[in-house]
Amino acid sequence: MDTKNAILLLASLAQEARLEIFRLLVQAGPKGLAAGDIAVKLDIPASTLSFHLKELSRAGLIHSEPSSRFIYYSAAFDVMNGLLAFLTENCCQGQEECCITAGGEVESK
Amino acid sequence: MDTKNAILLLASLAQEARLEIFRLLVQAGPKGLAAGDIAVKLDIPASTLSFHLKELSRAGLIHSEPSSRFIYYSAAFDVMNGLLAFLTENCCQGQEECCITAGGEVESK
DNA sequence: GCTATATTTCCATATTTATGGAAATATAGA
DNA sequence: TCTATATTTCCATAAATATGGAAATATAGC
Repeated sequence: MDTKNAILLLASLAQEARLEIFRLLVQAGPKGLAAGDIAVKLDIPASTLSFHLKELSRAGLIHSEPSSRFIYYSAAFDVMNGLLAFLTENCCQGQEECCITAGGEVESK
Repeated sequence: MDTKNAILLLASLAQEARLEIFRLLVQAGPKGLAAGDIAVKLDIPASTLSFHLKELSRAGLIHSEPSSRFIYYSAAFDVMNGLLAFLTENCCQGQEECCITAGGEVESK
């Protein structure tokens, strides 16, 4: 992961429709969802959805897998992990506990 | 953290100068760096740097603290943690280990 | 080959954003 | 107050991007 690639990923996620699509796919797990299911769940017109799916694919944040007449899209978990690692790299030079920890649970409300 | 706020943060980071500034501040730790130091380290013209620092501040990703004639900027670690938690929220519905884990270390080479 | 369904391409418009020099502003110290 | 240094504001230009309807394309099943 380098700066250029990280920017591509961040820019892809910095858009309402795409962020919602990606989060939906993260929650859907490895099997992913068909394009049409995403369109229904998020109420996005087909052409607009297609545009955003292509953007996410171009960035490498999602994978697509044809199956019958459907195309299943799924989150690229490894790529996302790479981005998070890049963003938190060498945080505080490893000397403090203030740090960014993406495994962060929010339990105390 | 909601979608709108996450987009604001992601869009702020999705720009070369700003991503480099933010990563520099993450690595600098809580004390941060003066604007001039950032300008020198990243070789960014003062007016351009000022614009990007304002964008990062507007998003809430960095804090500023005047001290003498300098203004120290530091990363908002808590805000960043919130963003990472939002992006990984309910990953795979909590049922799988494929998941996104931002604490990811890269030790094998 | 025909039909229905799924997805993508085309297109024009509207909006947002990055850049850096010059000038303005602010603060410290003497 | 005067000077030097630090940072911000102003400004015009250039570039990238989101939108969704209509049409095109692809695939399955008969």
